[in-house]
Amino acid sequence: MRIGELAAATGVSVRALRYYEEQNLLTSCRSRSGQRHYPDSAADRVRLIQELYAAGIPSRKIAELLPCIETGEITPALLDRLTAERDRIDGRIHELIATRDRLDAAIDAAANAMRQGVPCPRPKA
Amino acid sequence: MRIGELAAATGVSVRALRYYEEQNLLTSCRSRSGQRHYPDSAADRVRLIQELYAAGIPSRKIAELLPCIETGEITPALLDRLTAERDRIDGRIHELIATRDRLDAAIDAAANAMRQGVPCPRPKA
DNA sequence: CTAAAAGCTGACGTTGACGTCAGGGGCAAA
DNA sequence: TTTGCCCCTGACGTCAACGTCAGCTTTTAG
Repeated sequence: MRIGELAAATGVSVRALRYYEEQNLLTSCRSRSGQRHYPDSAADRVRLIQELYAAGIPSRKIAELLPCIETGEITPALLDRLTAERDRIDGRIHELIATRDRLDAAIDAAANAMRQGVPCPRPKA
Repeated sequence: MRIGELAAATGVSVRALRYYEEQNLLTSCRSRSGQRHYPDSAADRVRLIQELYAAGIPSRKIAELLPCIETGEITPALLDRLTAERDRIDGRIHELIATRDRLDAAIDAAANAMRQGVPCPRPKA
């Protein structure tokens, strides 16, 4: 699989895939002309990388944690970092839930206000 | 309340408070010499701003949504944006939960592996 | 009164995950 | 063989939420 195909398969840009390689998140074997080739499993790896990025984990930590998550490679220190990251995400989940609830409250209040006869600011003239 | 006091009260930097004003998230009345003064309620507003930033909402949208959230000011269009933002956050919550679960699985697997006798990579020499 | 502490306005620096452009190969179809 | 698409490596651009520094005025503590 070449880089364009992997990009199409995962929905991430070619540039991003090269960036992942630069950050040691993804490896490729090169043909003699220098073109990157990937195994089919690369698509899952890329999706995992995206998931971790989306969780707010920076490249450096993803690089640390990836082998552990994918292949189960582990040391006590790594387990600590993995757990720390898990807890950080858990914290953010709770923050986001609090914020969502706050928005829900605002939405409810707004809906009530609109039912009570403040349907729309009066159009000018 | 002056800017330094508000910063101390909320834990955000003076620079950040000036930035919020620049982004129309926060207003202040100025003394004749130009110094900013805030009412006590500003602390809550700042904390709300931080909460929304933490939820990944950019300045522009915060500026749109803040009056609605704080004072209940509303229009149908605003209600739509508020709801859209709520749904976005809800989506991110579910993504994060999935990621957390994935890390939990990796942690469990790692813990099992370590119990099974791969406690630590052998120290060299 | 004086010196430190706090405020003010620019304005440039930072960080991360890419976007984008320049300039140059390589390879299958027609 | 040419055409056209895909690939390559730099290297600079971007965006957001501030950090930081310069240079100057204001307020406050002693």
